[in-house]
Amino acid sequence: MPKDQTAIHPRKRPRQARAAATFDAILEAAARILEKDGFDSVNTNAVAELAGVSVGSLYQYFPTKESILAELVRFYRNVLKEKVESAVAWGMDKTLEETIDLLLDAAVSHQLERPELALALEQVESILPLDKETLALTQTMVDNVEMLLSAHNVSNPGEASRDIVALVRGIVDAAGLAKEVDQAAIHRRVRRAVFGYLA
Amino acid sequence: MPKDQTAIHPRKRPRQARAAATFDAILEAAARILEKDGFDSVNTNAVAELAGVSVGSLYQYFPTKESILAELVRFYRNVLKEKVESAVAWGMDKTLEETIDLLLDAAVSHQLERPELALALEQVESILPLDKETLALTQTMVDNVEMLLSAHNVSNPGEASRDIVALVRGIVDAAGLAKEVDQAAIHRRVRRAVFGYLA
Amino acid sequence: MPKDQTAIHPRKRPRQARAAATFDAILEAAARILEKDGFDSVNTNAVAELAGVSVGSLYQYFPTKESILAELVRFYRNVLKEKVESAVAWGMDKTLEETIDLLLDAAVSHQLERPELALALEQVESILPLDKETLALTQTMVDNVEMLLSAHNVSNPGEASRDIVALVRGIVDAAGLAKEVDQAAIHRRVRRAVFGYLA
Amino acid sequence: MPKDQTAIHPRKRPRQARAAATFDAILEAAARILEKDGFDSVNTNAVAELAGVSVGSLYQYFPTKESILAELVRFYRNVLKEKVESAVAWGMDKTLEETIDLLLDAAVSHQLERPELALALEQVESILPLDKETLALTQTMVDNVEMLLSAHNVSNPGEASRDIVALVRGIVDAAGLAKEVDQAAIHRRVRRAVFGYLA
DNA sequence: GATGAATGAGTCTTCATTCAT
DNA sequence: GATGAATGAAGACTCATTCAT
Repeated sequence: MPKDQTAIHPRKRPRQARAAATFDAILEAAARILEKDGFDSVNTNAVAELAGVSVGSLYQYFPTKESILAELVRFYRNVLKEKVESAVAWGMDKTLEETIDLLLDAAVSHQLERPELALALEQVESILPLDKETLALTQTMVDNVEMLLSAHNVSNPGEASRDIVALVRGIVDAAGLAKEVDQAAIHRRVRRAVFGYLA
Repeated sequence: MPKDQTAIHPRKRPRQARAAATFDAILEAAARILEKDGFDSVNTNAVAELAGVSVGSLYQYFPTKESILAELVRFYRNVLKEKVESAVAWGMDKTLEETIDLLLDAAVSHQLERPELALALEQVESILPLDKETLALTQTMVDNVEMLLSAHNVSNPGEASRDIVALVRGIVDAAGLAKEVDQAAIHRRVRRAVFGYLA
Repeated sequence: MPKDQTAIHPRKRPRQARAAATFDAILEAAARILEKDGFDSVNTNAVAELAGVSVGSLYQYFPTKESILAELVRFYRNVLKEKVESAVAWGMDKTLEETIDLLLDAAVSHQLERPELALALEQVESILPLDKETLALTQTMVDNVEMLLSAHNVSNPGEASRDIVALVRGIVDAAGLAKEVDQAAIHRRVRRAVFGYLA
Repeated sequence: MPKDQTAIHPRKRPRQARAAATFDAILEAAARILEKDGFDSVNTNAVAELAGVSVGSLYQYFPTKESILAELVRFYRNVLKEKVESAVAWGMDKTLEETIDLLLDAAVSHQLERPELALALEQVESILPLDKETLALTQTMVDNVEMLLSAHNVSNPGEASRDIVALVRGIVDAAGLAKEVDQAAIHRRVRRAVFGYLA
């Protein structure tokens, strides 16, 4: 439910090694607090302390609390985006089934790596006033699936891609929430839903 | 991401008409703020003002801020739970297809009635330290679906019911988020996913 | 050097006696700190403490630190404005000399009552982004002098009134700064400057 | 409203050309920020950046933020002081009127050169804990005027010089504040006030 | 019971100053 | 000497909750 224009971008990208370490430490600290205690517990003092830096340093890199969380969203979305893009690129001359399996691997492993964090970041996305670029990362994934479906002559690929992304997310989120860890099992079930939908 | 033991229940259920009106006004005010401005904007002073009562009165009914939101979750969960239960009861001697259509009607119309609120309440559920009873409401829905699937000899009904509830939620949430309003269209797509899964 | 749009008005005017006492206590505390330690020492915690109220209470009445100081400016400007207006009104059928003496009495006694405060408030005026109404209070005084000069056929009353107000302020400020306390002496010297200018 | 004993002097006067350039760049940067955004916006990081040096270098020359502003005050005061002194020296064998005109030229042009800066520096003077030497610069000007008045047998030259300096400042400040730029016009009006006073 | 004034712990953020490289 | 990353004390402001009237 974005509303106003809080600064949402890092103040500066680190150039030197030391600075990069500080930058990363801050992001990782925020991620840890987010997955352990939830959105409301992410406060700049706690993040700085866990990162082992002073608040002052935190504010050298991030102009607002929100910008830290937004950067975290960007970072994790980007990781997934790249997996999805390379899967779709790789799959251009493969069967639809093979490519979808690769995509589902990406989605499931991405969610299961740090399930609490993945869940919490979805919350953050809906709370923060994210900018176009960041929201575009999410859209990119839908777009890639649409490209894939089109290439394989699936009818109404726009609607189908949106629904598939949504249902996969639904099942994978629920699995993460239920603290399931068996990726193969989850994969099998998501697979059933996706291919059922497409059948 | 529940953490500590904040009071999560109303201080007392209203007995008299006037008290009930106040109680409801507070819940509705919280709902309005939640759907309009999001979780972070729900604060007791704002809720009391919008409800047209003093903070003092608000605290007569609700011991903590969390108890207001928790009660809101309970209320909306309950509405859905009752629709689901009656659908399943009614469907005991109908075809699986007919009953599932009824369930999906319930789910879709529930979400689309106040889509912003439905979405926000899901956030609240994941932020608040809800108690067993409240969480049980969610479980009840899964249980009902499982009963239904069992009654129709679907294999592995436990897993299937969880997945179906999850994928329906995934698609319906995404539709709400995308501000779609055509319930019939959404129903058709969710239907495709569910029956595809079951096929 | 006003720049942006900080809130500059009280959140609410007190209605009850207790509230009025709090409101006044806050203004007086701000005034005391201002005259004793200067603009930079006026901070909301210090003001609240000296006023004997909590920061929370302070913020019930004043939305920003600036709004406290702005209200203080308004209050003191208003006092002077009223003295000036009544002097000019009273003087409509008197000689110019008599009326100017009355005005100078007002100006000198106003400045000498709390000289440090008067000086500090002039600083505040130049630092704060005051609104039109507040700035109009200052203008009112020039306007009144202009009316007076016009009524007595002084040539170029607009320029003269501005210059007279400015030179009076210059001398009276300097006297306050030099911790002079003999109002009669100051009056005599300001008188000499004003009548010299008009001669 | 001086309070404590912050270091108020440069760490060292620059001896080499490059150091002098840095020193001046810092002062000029502070002046620019002061006149553009006001006292509260003068912070050491901003000054260093605008001056094109690192904070570290800034602190090589100035031990505290205050010392920068104090030096700025000293610098501009000194410029005026020298004009005043040479005017008075030159005027020793001229008429009072001629000399005063020269003094007023100095005062008016000094103020109108960078009016925002002149005004801001007056604020700084009243905020900063300036030391005796610096305050003495102001006194020097009064003293010079007193010498002049004495030399021309004006009665009570001490009081008169203080009043004249004060009323000139009052009118000239007001003109600067009103963004007037016609130096001749201002000169004419100040002249009227001064000679009126002396008449 | 109802009111709303009062409380103060908790957060965000800035900026003068230091110091390792 | 110069650099700029790091520090942390200080200050503005919010909001859940209490309690005198």
